[in-house]
Amino acid sequence: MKEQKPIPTAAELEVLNLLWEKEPLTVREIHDKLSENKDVGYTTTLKIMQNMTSKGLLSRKPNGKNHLYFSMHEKDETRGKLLDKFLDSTFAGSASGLVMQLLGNKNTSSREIDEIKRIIDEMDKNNTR
Amino acid sequence: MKEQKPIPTAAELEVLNLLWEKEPLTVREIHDKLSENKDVGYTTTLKIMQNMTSKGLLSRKPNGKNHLYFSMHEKDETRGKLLDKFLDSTFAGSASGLVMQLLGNKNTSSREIDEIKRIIDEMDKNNTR
DNA sequence: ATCTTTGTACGATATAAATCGTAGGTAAAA
DNA sequence: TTTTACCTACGATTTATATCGTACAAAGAT
Repeated sequence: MKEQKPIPTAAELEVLNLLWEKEPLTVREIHDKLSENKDVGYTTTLKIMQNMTSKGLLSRKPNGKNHLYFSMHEKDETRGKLLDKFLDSTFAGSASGLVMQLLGNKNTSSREIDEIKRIIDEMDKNNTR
Repeated sequence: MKEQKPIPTAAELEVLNLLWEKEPLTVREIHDKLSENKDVGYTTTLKIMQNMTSKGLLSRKPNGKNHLYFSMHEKDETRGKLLDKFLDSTFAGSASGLVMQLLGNKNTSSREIDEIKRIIDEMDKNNTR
């Protein structure tokens, strides 16, 4: 076997993000949300979700005439995997390099930067070392 | 126009990473480095670099019988763009969410975490506020 | 009862990336 | 000078993803 849990593609991640927010959802519900941001056909969304189901990314259960879909992956686990991969390919595995880029990035607001500092302070307090 | 500067794909990024380290390089040199990590044909590497050249990701100049290739994209700019995209798709744009994940990630060494803290401290000092 | 709406299934096509085979050329080695 | 090695160019194929048309079934409206 190549990979136990498949890493979701970009389109699949959009679906997962919605399910992580509120679960379960129908294809229709997912499709309507996706349609707010981009122009896509209903059957496209359906197909993606069907594929995700056969890959094991989603599960579903019949619900009257439609299906309710559930995510089969933890948000944090999936994000962690994606982050690892991104870190390797883009920052040669250097977490500090990534953070430096993030802090220097004009798109990162000072509010976000403060938040990052707060998180790190918290960690320090808890770590008592 | 859709995009001024195209965002490199995964395979293209591998090439760029090598060029950012040492520039210029020939196809042969890039290919040999890539071959250390994965099994790939020479013409595959060649083709990717030719494509990158026509997209404007690389430039090259004749060098006897071969070519010397140069990156046409700044490392930081490219990484920044990739980071933005990744942040949006995977962390809903939340930089602090990403950092939290990074700090909680078992693959991030405590050495890296210390380094991240150091970077943030430095920023604080310089910001004098 | 039949028309309309809403859903699933499935195949076909489109698009993009990555892969490599083959041809042809030039230079260096034998 | 012939052969071998190494290079580029280019087309074809493969693989993965994304997209949608069409067919068909069931529920609800008329």
